[in-house]
Amino acid sequence: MNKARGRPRKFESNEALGNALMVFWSRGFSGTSLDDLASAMEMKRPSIYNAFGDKQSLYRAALDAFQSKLSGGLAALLQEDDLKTALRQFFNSALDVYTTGETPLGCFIFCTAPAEAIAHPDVRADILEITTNTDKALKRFYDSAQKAGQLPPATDPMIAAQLTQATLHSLALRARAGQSRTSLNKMARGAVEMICR
Amino acid sequence: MNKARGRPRKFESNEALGNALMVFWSRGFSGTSLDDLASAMEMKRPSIYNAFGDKQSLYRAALDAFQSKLSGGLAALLQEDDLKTALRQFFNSALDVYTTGETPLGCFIFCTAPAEAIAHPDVRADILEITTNTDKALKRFYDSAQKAGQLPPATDPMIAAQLTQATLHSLALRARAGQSRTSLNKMARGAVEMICR
DNA sequence: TTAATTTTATACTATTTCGCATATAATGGT
DNA sequence: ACCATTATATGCGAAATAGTATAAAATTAA
Repeated sequence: MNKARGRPRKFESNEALGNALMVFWSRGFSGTSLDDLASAMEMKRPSIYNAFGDKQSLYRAALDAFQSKLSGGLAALLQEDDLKTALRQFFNSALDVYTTGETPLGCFIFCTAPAEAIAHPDVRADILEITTNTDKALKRFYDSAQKAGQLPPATDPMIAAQLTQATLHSLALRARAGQSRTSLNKMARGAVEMICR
Repeated sequence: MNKARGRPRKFESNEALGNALMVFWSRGFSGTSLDDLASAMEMKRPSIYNAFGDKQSLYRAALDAFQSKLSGGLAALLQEDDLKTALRQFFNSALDVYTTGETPLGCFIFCTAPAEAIAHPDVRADILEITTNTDKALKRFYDSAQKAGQLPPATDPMIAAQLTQATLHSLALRARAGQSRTSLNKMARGAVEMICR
């Protein structure tokens, strides 16, 4: 691979995308202007277009980056051997993300993307894909837990997976609405008991 | 009460609010312009300001109207005597709302308001209040079901209530993402079994 | 008929918005 | 030194946006 030709970039791509993500996370897609983005990313608008395309493709790139960050945690979940411990850690690490900062922002994807889903079918498809993949990954997790005798045979692994993600959705919304971390912790632990019993 | 003075209104207030609600439901708060609203409500912008105040207060009035419509269904839920039947009806009537139209819009409140919650603290407070009230109403419902022997004594009614609303949140998001009504029905029925066992 | 009241309609303004056209700067290759 | 390449910076422009000022219309009260 040759060294890059032309004038070198002033910005680091992941860092700029991360800054864009923060603004979108707080204000949503329609609530964020390109000037907001430009100042947060420390880039001029034409540079943004050159590097990331238009506003919508930048937003979708941010969705993807956020999802990648979270699915790492889901992979870690598959390692832990005790079912309840694994689930508690899973919710806890999600809540760490959802409640950071002085004003908790909840989940970037499920708190900001649905509002755009009707006007932007691509975004709608993104949400559907993420939701479906998460269901599938959680189902595989419950399948193996059931084989290991940690989940009652009567429990439907797909329902358990969907209810687990439902809890995640609700924690995301509740965090953004301003519910306290302690009350969210309590709900998460209660959900684990309900699902695994 | 005297007859109204001055020039009579051309619009019916609830109908105009309902039309505004539909536009907000589809495009969200920031994604909706006053021109969008004016054409949907068949009113000129100054009339909208005169009747409903600015864009944000109109949006919050729409949130309130939607919530009122739904909490009627929740009250009906408290009537039915069989627990599982009541819950199935509850989710089913929610899904009727979430999946109407050629493109299902999910829940107006939980799919559009969270995106605005950070920039508009009043909206954030609205979401928090609605969520808290729903938790409380559902808890009262489970309390009495438990007294009637329909819910195991080991089950925490508050956790059951939160998980019920979590299911509702997830159904709302999934409907807007485009999941089929049949898959949503299946998830709802599975959730009922998990919560009530 | 006139005055008071309330709504509607037109038009205006100041600002924001997205996206791009053009020019300039900084690097590598030859 | 010069060219090709890629990025940045300035600034344009057409459209959309929120909100309002002002005038006209429709009604009731007197």
